[in-house]
Amino acid sequence: MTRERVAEDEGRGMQVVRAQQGLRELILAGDLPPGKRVSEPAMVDRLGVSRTPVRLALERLAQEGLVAPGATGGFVVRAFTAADLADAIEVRGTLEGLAARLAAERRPTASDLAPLRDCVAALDGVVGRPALSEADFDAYVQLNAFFHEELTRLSGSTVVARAIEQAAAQPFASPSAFVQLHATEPVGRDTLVIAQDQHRLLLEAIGRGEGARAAALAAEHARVAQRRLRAALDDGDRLAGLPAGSLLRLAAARA
Amino acid sequence: MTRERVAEDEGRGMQVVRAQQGLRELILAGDLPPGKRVSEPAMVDRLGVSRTPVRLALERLAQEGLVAPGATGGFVVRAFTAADLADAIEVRGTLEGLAARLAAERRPTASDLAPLRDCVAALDGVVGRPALSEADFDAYVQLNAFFHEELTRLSGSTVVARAIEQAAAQPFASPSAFVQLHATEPVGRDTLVIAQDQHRLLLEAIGRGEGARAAALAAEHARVAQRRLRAALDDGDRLAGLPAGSLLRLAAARA
DNA sequence: AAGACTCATATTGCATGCATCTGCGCCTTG
DNA sequence: CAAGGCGCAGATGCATGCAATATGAGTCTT
Repeated sequence: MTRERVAEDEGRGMQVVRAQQGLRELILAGDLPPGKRVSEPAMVDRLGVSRTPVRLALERLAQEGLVAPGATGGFVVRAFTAADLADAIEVRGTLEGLAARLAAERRPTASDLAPLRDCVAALDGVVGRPALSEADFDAYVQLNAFFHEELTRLSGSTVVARAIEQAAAQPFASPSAFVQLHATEPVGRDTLVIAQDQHRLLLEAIGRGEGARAAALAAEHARVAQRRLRAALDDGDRLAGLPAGSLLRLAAARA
Repeated sequence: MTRERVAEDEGRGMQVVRAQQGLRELILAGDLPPGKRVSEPAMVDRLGVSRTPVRLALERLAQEGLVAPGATGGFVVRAFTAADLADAIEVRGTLEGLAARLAAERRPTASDLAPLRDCVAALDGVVGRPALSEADFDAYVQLNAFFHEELTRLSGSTVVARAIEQAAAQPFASPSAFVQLHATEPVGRDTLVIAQDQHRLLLEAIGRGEGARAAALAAEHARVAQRRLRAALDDGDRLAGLPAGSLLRLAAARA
């Protein structure tokens, strides 16, 4: 049936991955509004894969939190309140705090910290410029992602890494979820300057074995994202710029 | 084929749930040793359900962490080091610390705290006895589970609740994973006395709005499980008493 | 006119068929 | 006798068939 493959596809779980990515895009783009049941046959038509991969992808997206099993069967697109987003960020920050503490307590050597040091230096190069282009913001996102990966790695625990990965997979909870917002606002550079200062302090605290300080810094670092979320909610128009703004069930902002 | 159902089964995802529970039992009982590929046809024979639910159950168990996707496809039973178990407990403790802090910061009213107060009182009734029967330990496990559920609920965040749920689903990371061990050792009651004292202090801290103290207490409370884990590892025989002792890849105890 | 019931349709969950690929054993050969 | 290649059995991933059930429209009743 679906044999009209233009290019040769490779890998085992290719259909499932394709379905998963396609569904994610459809949901985040708002094509499937929150609360709506995700019809499997409709997705078969849309995505060009059969029901089996679609179902498997839905199962994974449910684990990810984008959809939830419906009462009568199937899956429905989940809605998120502002409090949900804030909590997801707080969870990530808390777990990154744990990772930072563990990293500090392991007393890493200078060479252990080399990748992180290089990353911070590279970030300095980006943030240090007086005015940031869009390419600069992209570079920041890349380096920022690497910083957080490396922080996770330094914890020395795959279990903690898994937990952080799952927390960061929640919508809007990724370390770079709001960076793109900075690019469109005047004080965007200042936010990056603050965040970068935290990167540096975090590196310092880990290098000195200051576990509690590292944990506090990592948690506070995540709250930069909290602030950006708040700002975006106060200025509702900005939400349109986010990939998944339509998933937000507004009017439920928590104090 | 598999139509020889003795009793009528009900519910939609019944076959998947059955496969999931059956697989979990097989793995935790050591019937499927770590590193072994889980053959789907073999599970079809063992569990009496077709490959579709088996595959879905494997997907869920992979999310749970009991199995991992193999390099060439399929799933393999995961092995756990002592460090993995300790880290999983630490992750749960950290997240419960977050929940406790959020609960305290919400300044719950006395009636909000009523279920937790009642639970602590009931636990007093169990732990207060001079000698504990096996039924007492069972009662403790029940009440302890309720305490942790209620703590999670008091955080007021479904997102945090989800994160804790996932953390506690890791093997050995559940709040009651090691309680049964206490029953078989002389100082078992003392451990429960200590844990119960922490329950009481946690309730007090939350009631007073002392967020940081509540977080620290919850984290330290989880470390009771860490201690029991260490003790069990030092006395290897005790591992046989655990449901999933065979999953442990020993000789990898971290300092 | 509003609400409840009924029936046709669509969808879900499970089972199974099919092509491809991995892994293993056997045979051949140097 | 050892090493390498070949072939086969089994397993995986995807597609699809089938029965049970929810959904929604249309109709009938009050």
